[in-house]
Amino acid sequence: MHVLVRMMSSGKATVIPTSRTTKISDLKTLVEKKFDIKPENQRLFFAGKQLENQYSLFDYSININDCIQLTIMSVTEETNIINNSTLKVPKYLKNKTSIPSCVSDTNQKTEEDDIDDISEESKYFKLGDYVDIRDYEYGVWYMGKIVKIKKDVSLEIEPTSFSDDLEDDGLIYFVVDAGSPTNPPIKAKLKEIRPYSTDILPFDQLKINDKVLMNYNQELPKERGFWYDVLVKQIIVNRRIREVVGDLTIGSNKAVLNDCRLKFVDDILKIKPYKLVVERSEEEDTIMQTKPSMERATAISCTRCRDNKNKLCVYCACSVCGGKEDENHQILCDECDDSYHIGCLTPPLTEIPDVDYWYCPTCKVDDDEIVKAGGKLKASKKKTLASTSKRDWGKGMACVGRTKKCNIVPPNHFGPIPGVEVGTTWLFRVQVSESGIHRPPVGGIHGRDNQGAFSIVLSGGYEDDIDNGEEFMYTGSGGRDLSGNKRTALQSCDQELTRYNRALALNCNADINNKEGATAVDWKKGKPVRVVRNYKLRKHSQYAPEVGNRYDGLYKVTKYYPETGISGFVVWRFVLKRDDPTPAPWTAKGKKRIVQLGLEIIYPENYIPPTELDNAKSDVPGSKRKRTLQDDTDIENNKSNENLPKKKDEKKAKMHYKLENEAEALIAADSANKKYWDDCKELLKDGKKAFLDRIEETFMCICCQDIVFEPITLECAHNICKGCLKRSFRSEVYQCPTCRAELGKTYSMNINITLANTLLYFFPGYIAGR
DNA sequence: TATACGGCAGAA
DNA sequence: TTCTGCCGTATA
Repeated sequence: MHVLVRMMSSGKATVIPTSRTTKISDLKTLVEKKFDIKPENQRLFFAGKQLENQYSLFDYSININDCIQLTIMSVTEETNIINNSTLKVPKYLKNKTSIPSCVSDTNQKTEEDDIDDISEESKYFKLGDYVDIRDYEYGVWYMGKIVKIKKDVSLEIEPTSFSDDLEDDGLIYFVVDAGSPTNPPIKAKLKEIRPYSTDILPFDQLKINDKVLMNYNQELPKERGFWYDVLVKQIIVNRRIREVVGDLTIGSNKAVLNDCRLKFVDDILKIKPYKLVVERSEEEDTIMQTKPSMERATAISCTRCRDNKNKLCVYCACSVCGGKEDENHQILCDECDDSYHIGCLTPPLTEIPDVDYWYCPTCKVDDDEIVKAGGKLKASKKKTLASTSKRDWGKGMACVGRTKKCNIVPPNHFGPIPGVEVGTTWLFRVQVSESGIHRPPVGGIHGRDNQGAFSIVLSGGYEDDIDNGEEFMYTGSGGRDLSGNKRTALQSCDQELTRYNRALALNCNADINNKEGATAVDWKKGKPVRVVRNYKLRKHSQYAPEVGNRYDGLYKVTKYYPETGISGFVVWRFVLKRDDPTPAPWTAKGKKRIVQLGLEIIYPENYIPPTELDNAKSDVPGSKRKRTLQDDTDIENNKSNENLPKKKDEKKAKMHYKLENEAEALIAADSANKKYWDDCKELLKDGKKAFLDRIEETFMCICCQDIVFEPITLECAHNICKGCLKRSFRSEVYQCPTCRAELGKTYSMNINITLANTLLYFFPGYIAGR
């Protein structure tokens, strides 16, 4: 299995081979090899959760090709970590009290509390000085005020010398965040504080190799962010842009983010040098002791109210009343981070509840069980956690789920799948399932015992099967003891004409007979079965493909009957005969056709062949080639990777698809979604498949991740399933789940019938099972 | 819920 | 090299 890891700052993504049991800590080691970022400096996110070392990919339900977001954080050296538990996230990163972090340590007696304030021993700072303090985790500088200075008892050894020109003075500075002075102070060492920078360095005076303080947003480089130390490497000035390219120091351990493009060139601040207290002039002393009148602008935390304190805002303040007052009585949801006044909840709470995690009405699913996990994973019901197996499973394709679903036809569709050619070959069964040709990931017959069989796979599992290509004998399923979660076993009892066997029998143009079987009256009038041959059938048949699973076209059941098999137990035999206008893949005509169509074996997206995997793992000299960072698929830029087999589309000539009149009319009728449809139509030139793919993508419900069912087109132009919107309303959230536009309690949910009809036209299968 | 012709690692 | 047993997944 493989996942994608995407660096948030650059957007660069890379494929990383994993197994489902891969621990996050091991994943970080793999990420280190690709991105050259130390594991302790990595922060990985998936589905809004930060991934923690002790869990596995499986625990987070991370599946094949899922994209994990990576950001860089920095951690101080061991010697510099004073007391992890006392380090607080500064106000600009989290400005409200969440339950876990509200457990203040102010009551904790620490060793330092027994030591007297010895502020006079500091050479550079006094109590009450306003300083720049560097955030422990992010390397961001922000305004603080010194409230206490004590001797550092955690270091009995000689004061350490730092790489800077500054020596540690063996003191601990207690600094409060000037933005929220009531929070407990943060402990910092000398090198983590310095005089507060206010002096602007004009852009035209900036020189290469200057060390300055600049504003940068790691996640959104075009937006305003936070203040970092920058080493200027390049100054870009032309008619259109003024920009600085520089290296950002992003953590206390001096981790560097290279070559960032910094856009806020009017906000370049000089780094103020340290100055001995005894050398301070009176004026300088006043400046140090007075709160700077202007705070440096940092990232807007709310784009809705633009951080206007006087504006009610349900996005960044209380989600019910929008009020920003009374922060101490606001509570944050540990899933979605939305904020609520405890008094605004229904029913209201009188105090912050004493629980480890709290979930808002939207995220809370029922009283006994929180289904969505918060920052940390909750105890999972997944079997593996209870299982004692130490086996490394889930590396391959056997345990991955589908990433796509065929919506072109319903699951109980007889006959060909539009767009899938006879001779199409997929490497794995799960891909065959995704294509709609044969849906079960395991299992040879797909059918319903009251309708018939839609497809079968011949994969050599039953020794007495005979395959003559145009005609073959197929053995029914069952009669095997699969207890203990086995997938196959020897025949251990008689088969019966039930379930899938009965389904297949129904395809035969004859009355069903579960005693003696039956022979078709007119075999061509039977229901068609899609037939897939698997490479494992090669043991007994020359018609099997060399690798993977090949779609061979439609067959019909000519007769079926019970028989005592090699095992001595009764098995049901089915004789199937090909009835498909397309020539079979093994015939000369068929082969020619496959070449003409440019059909090549289809690999899963981003699939890394096992041989490549070995090379990547060992990087042995002499192995074909080493996988390096440069080799990796730059998914964002869609560069092709020479390691991967070429996709069939690349060879196949693109065919313009012309909309049928009916489709044209349906699309035109859905005026509410005109913009979306116009966008989809752009892809007509790339063929039907590209066009349909875009429609699926465009009209996917953000809640259930499927094509919108009973779609409601909201005023904000987003589409959502009626059922999904109702669910949201039941949780008392009356907003568009995509953009959070307020809908109001009394919103009338009108299904966009024209959209529903249009989608049904293109995807007749999409409502099946809804 | 029971059932299934997968694909893998580790044992034989 | 072949055999055994294991896991999640999709379906009825």
